[in-house]
Amino acid sequence: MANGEKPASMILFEEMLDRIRTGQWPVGSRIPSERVLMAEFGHSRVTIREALSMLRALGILSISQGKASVVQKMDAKLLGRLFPLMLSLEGERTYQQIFEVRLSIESRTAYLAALNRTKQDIDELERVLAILKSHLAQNIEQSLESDLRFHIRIAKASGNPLFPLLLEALSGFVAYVQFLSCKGDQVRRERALHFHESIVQAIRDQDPERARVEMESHLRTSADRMLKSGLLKKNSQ
Amino acid sequence: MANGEKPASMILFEEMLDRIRTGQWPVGSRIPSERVLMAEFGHSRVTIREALSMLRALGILSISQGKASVVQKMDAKLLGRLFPLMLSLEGERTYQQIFEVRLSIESRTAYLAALNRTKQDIDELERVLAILKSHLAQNIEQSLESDLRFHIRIAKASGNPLFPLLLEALSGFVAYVQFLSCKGDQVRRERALHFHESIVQAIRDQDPERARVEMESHLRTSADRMLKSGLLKKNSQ
DNA sequence: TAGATAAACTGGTAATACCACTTATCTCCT
DNA sequence: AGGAGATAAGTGGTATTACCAGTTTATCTA
Repeated sequence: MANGEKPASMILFEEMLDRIRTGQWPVGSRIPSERVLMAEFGHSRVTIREALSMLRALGILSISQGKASVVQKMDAKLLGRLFPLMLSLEGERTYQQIFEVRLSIESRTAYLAALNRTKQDIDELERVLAILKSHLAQNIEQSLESDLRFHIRIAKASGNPLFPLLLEALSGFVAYVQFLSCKGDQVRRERALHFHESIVQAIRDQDPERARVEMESHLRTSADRMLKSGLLKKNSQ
Repeated sequence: MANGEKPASMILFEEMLDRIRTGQWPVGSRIPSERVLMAEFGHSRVTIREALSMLRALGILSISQGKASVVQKMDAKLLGRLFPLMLSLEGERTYQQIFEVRLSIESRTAYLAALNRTKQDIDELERVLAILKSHLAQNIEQSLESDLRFHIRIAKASGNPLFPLLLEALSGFVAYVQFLSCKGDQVRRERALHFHESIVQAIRDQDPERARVEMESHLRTSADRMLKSGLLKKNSQ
């Protein structure tokens, strides 16, 4: 016989999650202390703490000793952490696989961005582009981070919040590979910058088809470099 | 001053996760009892249980009273549960958003499936198609489930395991919407079936471009029906 | 009034006991 | 000897108590 009874800690977990969802516990606010929750929910402290641990595992709750626990913004960074974590449990992902997904998504984000971009989007993209340029000769980590921000900013300009979310989730994989592709090679980074500028130009001109083509060229060029480097089969995580 | 010290429960959580990752605790196996883990890790039962609760929250561990806890396969179904859960915390998702993501992904899976499909893929697709046909006049839930399976099977045929994973993750959203789109309208389901057959045919013929076009037509047609139904703005979750 | 001190919070861990449920074992009856 | 039921052992679930370790707040002192 299946045991349908859910443990109290599970119920509390869902109930607390619901409080966060409904705004009863707003993002950024400090939730009541464990002693208070004990009385409120009518359960012992261990049960309360187990429920809180679950929320913590999902990154929804920030808990640290001495301080009150605060509700975290459920942004894409969390997804970016959990996504690779989960995928790592069923086989390794290759760069080829990541690339294909990025291509399918980003060719679309570029297209939609050109269609839906606002003046504010353009300004933002220019800004990120400037940062990208300034980081060209600097350290690699910053340069890669800026590059990722650039692509995510385009996804944001698409008007569909799911796209930047997905990209951020995938970024848990791409980081290392991007690092390899740009490592110590300033010429490559300059070439990538040129592509970035072309993409922004197409988005500014509201030319979806050109934006798509430029984005695909950019990604394909990066992928080809990986191939030549013989690092294609390298696992990304 | 930031408190860099991680609580023991957190450390144990990561350590247990690592044991699962490395295969020390294989998927499907039963992990030691809490009393044993107490001795092994040298911590009290509450600490052990808090770590276990975190694994449970992620769906990695199946825990039920009386029975030993077993390591769960970290498949896409879990992602499908967690994904919408997380997204639900930052604004609602509309059908339009889901549709755009599906279009970007599935136009690519159809294309790749036509390129990389094996004979076994074709057989499987035929089988799913037959099931789909047999469910045409039957209850809606089964029909929708089969439809989802069909699309995921195509993604699988692409050869890139990330695609079916993403689709399954998105399915947490589409279910309700698909339900609406097909609800009580057998004519629509028959038309969808026709599209499905065309897609399979293109994949069988190894005609990537045609497969892509057919898939896009299929999805766009479904989306248009949603528009006409006035349900476009309806939240999917 | 400013700084140091102390009290009152917060979460983290441990130990113990008991309950609820499942599984394995044993015993007894046929 | 074999099967069915009772029994015992093992599992997770919860509660209680106590104390530790940080943080914040209030208080007192210089």
